[in-house]
Amino acid sequence: MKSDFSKYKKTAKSVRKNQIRINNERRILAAAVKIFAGYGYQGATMRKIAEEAGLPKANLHYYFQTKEQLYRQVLDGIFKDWLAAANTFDECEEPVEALRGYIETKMDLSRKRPLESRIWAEEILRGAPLIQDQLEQTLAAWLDTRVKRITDWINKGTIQAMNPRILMYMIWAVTQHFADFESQIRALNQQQNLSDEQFADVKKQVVQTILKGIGALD
Amino acid sequence: MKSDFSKYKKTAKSVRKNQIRINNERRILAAAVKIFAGYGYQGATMRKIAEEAGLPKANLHYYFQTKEQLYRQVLDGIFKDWLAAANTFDECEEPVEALRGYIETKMDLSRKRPLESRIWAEEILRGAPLIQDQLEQTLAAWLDTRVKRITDWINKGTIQAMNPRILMYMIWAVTQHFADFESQIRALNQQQNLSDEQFADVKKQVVQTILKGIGALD
DNA sequence: ATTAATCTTGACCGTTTGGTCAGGTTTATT
DNA sequence: AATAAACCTGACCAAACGGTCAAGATTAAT
Repeated sequence: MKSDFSKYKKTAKSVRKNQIRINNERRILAAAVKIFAGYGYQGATMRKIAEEAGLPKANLHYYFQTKEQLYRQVLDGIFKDWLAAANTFDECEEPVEALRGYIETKMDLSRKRPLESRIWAEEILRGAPLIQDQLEQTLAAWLDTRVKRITDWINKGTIQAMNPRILMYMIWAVTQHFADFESQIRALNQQQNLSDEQFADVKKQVVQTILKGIGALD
Repeated sequence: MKSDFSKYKKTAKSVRKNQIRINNERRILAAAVKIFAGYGYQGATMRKIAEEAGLPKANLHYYFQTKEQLYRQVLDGIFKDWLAAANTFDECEEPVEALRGYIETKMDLSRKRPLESRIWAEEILRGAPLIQDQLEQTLAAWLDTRVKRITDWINKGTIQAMNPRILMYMIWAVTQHFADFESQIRALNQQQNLSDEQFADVKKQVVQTILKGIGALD
């Protein structure tokens, strides 16, 4: 009984973590995002992350046992954000507004947090060694329900017949491209990143092209 | 006089390289493509490449002084292939056939050589540290002339008004996606890579969506 | 047949890597 | 005030890294 009590206390404590722990974990994770995005998993070193965070290297290992565990937590955070943004897909009933909202939200997320987008891209480029399970389960399930919605639209005749999966792949490809290939686009844009106005144009044209391309417009 | 003569001989010899050199360089480059694609620049090690090539590590440094030089030659080869494929853009006069040919050629190249596509993607993801010059010069010039062709089509009314640059970005995004994000697509396709039939469908739908999206069809 | 050039390679080197740990400091609990 | 728990960190370690080199083997040129 006594041991049960103390167990609950411990659990309660670890749920509401100490402020020190919260602060430092946040700090380290923010630094890790920067370094992993800039150098890739292998190119990132614990020393660089420690410098970026302004902490001694040994301190990182106090909060995150290994480099891989730190990386995993970074990936988990990215996946959560991605899923949250993905739910805008369901906010509207009609295909035009649902797809427009989804495309714009995804592009805004990529633009606002390009580092996270690049970490995700690199992980998949390397064969998704750490997130395969999440892809095969959570992401696959998410995709399945959206495929059904698109199929409904097709059956109702709101949009033309097509493979809904391929449509989603195309949307993902385009929406992430402007974050992931930022340096290529910059090189082709007079060495300037896309301005807010330019990015707004991109968003507009991407939405227009895809919606028209699937026969949802005109 | 005599020294001049020997100099010319040396030059001639280095132009038509020895067969041993040709073979080994090819072997090492092929191994390097595999390892760089699988692990990234930092994650790839000279030892892994040497094992893949079946040669002692010191031998790699005989043909390529440093890891970076080996990597540069890999990138050069990829860029050349990319440019060669890109020229299919000019083979047809009318937008429908020119764009269809270009999109299909690019997708076929990405499917046939996904490793190269991924190396390129990773280099750009990391900020294009080694190929920035090529992007800003060769690629920017290539894009400029194609933008002009598309602008002509727009002025003739063959396709609707739009920003040609954004169209090209979209095409690049989609055509590379299926090679670069192969592991994600596999996870969403019952853990199977796209079959030839599935890939043919993808190609067809991508072409259809983009062409229709810019008002070149229907 | 001899010489010169090219190729091959095991052993080695200084540096950097992820990770450990003992011992001290600070914070929380009683 | 005392004890315990959590936090901090300089110094250290084995392993792996890119790269070097001398000395021998092979090939090409004379």
